[in-house]
Amino acid sequence: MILGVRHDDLRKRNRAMVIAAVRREGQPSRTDLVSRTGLSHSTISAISSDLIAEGVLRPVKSGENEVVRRGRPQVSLGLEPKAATVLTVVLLLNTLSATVFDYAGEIVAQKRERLSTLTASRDELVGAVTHMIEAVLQDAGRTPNDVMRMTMAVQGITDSDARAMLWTPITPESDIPFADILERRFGFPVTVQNDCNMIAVALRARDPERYRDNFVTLLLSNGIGMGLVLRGELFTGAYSSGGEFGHMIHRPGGALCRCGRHGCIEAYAGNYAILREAAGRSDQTVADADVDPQTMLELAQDARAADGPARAAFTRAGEAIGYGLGSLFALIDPAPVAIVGPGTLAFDMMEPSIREAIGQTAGGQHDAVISFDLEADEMPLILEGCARRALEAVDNELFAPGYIATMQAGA
Amino acid sequence: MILGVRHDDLRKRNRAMVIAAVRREGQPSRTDLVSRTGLSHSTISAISSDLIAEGVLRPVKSGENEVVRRGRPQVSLGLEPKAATVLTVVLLLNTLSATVFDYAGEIVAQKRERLSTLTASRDELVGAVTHMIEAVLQDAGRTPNDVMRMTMAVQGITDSDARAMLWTPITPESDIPFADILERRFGFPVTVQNDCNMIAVALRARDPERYRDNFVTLLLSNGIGMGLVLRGELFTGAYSSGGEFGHMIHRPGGALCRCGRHGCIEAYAGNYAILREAAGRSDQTVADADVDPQTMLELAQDARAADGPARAAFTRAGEAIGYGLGSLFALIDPAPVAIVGPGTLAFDMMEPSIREAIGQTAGGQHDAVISFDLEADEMPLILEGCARRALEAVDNELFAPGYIATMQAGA
DNA sequence: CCCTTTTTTTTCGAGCCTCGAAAAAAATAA
DNA sequence: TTATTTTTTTCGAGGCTCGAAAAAAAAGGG
Repeated sequence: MILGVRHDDLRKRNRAMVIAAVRREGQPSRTDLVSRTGLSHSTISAISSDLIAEGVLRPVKSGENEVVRRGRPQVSLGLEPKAATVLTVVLLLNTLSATVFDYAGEIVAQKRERLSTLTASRDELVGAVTHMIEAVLQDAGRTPNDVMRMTMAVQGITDSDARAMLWTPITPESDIPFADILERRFGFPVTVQNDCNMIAVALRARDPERYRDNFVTLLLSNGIGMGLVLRGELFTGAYSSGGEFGHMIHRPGGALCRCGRHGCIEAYAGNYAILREAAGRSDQTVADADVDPQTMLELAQDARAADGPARAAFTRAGEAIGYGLGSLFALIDPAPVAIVGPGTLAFDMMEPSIREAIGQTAGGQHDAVISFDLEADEMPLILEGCARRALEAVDNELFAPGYIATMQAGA
Repeated sequence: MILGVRHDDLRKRNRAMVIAAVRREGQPSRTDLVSRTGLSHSTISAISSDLIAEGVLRPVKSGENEVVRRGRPQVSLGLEPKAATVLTVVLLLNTLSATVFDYAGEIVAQKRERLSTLTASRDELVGAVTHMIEAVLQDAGRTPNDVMRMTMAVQGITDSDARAMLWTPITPESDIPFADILERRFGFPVTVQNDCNMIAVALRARDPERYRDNFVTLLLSNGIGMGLVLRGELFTGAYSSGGEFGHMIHRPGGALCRCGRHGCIEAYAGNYAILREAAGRSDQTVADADVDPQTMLELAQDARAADGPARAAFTRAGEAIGYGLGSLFALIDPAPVAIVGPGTLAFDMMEPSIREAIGQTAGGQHDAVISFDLEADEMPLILEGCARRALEAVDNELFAPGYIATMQAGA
């Protein structure tokens, strides 16, 4: 059904727009909002006084870098921290963390713990998450009733409705419906998101100049994750979180991948694959479930020092990534790439062969657009992306019900 | 800038919605429109009487399959044919055609001619298009002033703004800015679109049940073209028409492609590649610019008859397509595939190895969703897609100015 | 043949929403 | 203290959609 636009949708959309602008801009004045949204002074005035009355926004004291000018001074509007509480949980290999944020996006409380995800049972995983949520809420002095939304990021594949973790390299368990489980347990709405997608959300928020309409984030670790933003929207598949870059085929029938198939990009460029190759093991050897970062650092040192098996392994990895990006760019046209995660520490050993390989593909055409930004620590990005995602969902669902903004797939 | 919604946008959007519903449904009554759009009777009544007064819609006599019921009979609304005239031009290898459509989408006049595109100069190509437009307009009894929009489909890559043909296999010429040239010459707005994208638009219109949110169209011919619809929107790249499936890399450093690079899918699955392989030529041989359909039919016969080089060539082609689809599905999740063009005639020789290859990839998971529909003749689909695209642009720009509907990238 | 029933379509007043213009507010400059 | 400048609010006008009621146009029934 092609839905018509009702009259009251108008207010909802414009309210959502105002809230979104305040979240993006920081502390804009009403006048800033007028130029930002194109709405009239009257409308902005009406909407913002409503939002202040409802406790969503609040007038804030002008900052220090205020230019002293003639005329009535602008009153900046900020998000009211007390308006809502959101929760994020990040579940990665051997690491679990939970963070409570206020509505303005400031951290209220945070907890982090080591957890042997590879050996933990299904119930232990769920139990650990549940306990951590209870603990961090207690630290924050909040109850589950205060939480308006939770976003959970996991390594691996999630479903397109953001309800479950379908498959993950961090445990042999699969199809864990975290959203259902946690919603039943705590009562607040939960979404489950892919970690790389959250990185993309965070990068877009951090540097909108650079990461706006089209860009790629690659998470180089034991596996290869991807987050993809196309036309300003986070890309997800029809059934899953999508964007399984690491499992595009680099060489049909080639090296054995962790997923059991052969020739995936990951089977050449994942940490386990680089290690396997550098150590002279057959590329049909079963993958290590985890590779110590220290080992990878030493491997990178070896590669930098001399032209031996380590350097060859990184070159081969770069080749796989490069051809993969080339094929991706053949589909979507070249775009900026952000490289995130431990793999950045050895990226200098891969970049030449990556560029070489891209040059061999149709994606090598708009060479100038292809650039690589490095960010070693993925954790802060994942956290930021989760928080943003949760807060934007609250913005829309709660304070502008009925209107669904962009970047909200599976929210 | 995040644009707020102005008050008058409301009417524009709802007008656009009504027009779109009429175009999609055929001849809906006002009551149908109410349930289709979710708007109230009053609003539909107001909008449709406006549109009738403006000569965009018209009440039509009820069709034969009208159920005789008690009560005031429904009055069907149809598009007023005289409301606008649009023009489509399709430029393929050695073929040029132009068609005039009325606003209701009926063909008013059509012309088609053989043209040696491979040997024609740039000026000759442009001249041929110009002459054909003049001729078909004369046949239709229209002048350029009557034409509200023209959509041109070309084989090859177009720019993302749909203004120019960037590269094409049908002539050595490249970067021909058809939109600028023709707009200057005739005065009506022109867009230049990729042929496979128009096929996707047409399939979506023809069978919305099957081709709705996510699907792939593959045009198998001398080259391999792709049209991709994701989340209900035609996918295009950031700089070009995108979706260069044929130039994803199947085997790094492999067979020589028409594009000069090595290992592209096309270099295994294009007609020239199949012929080259079947004939026992090296896969580093330069490609034929054109392969006679008859030759391909004979090759397919050979392949069906015995397990020789012809069968091996088709198997190899299917493998390339299969692994390519597998990689694509790793990114976007599996989706229905429509196979269009001459390649369908030998598709039975490729399907087994396509399925076999997909099964080796991450895309092979949701096996059930992957289905292949065949449509040998691409020409009617391209034409239908072009017409639809042009008409929808008229719908929106002219009768609901300011509101840009979906499926309108680069319109 | 006329009146009732049923269904579709139009009309009409109410309630919102945005807009532009004018007024009010709050500061600096002289 | 008064004029000037800039921001913000107020207020009336115009539009849009909605629901309810009225009008229109057919079939059914006695």
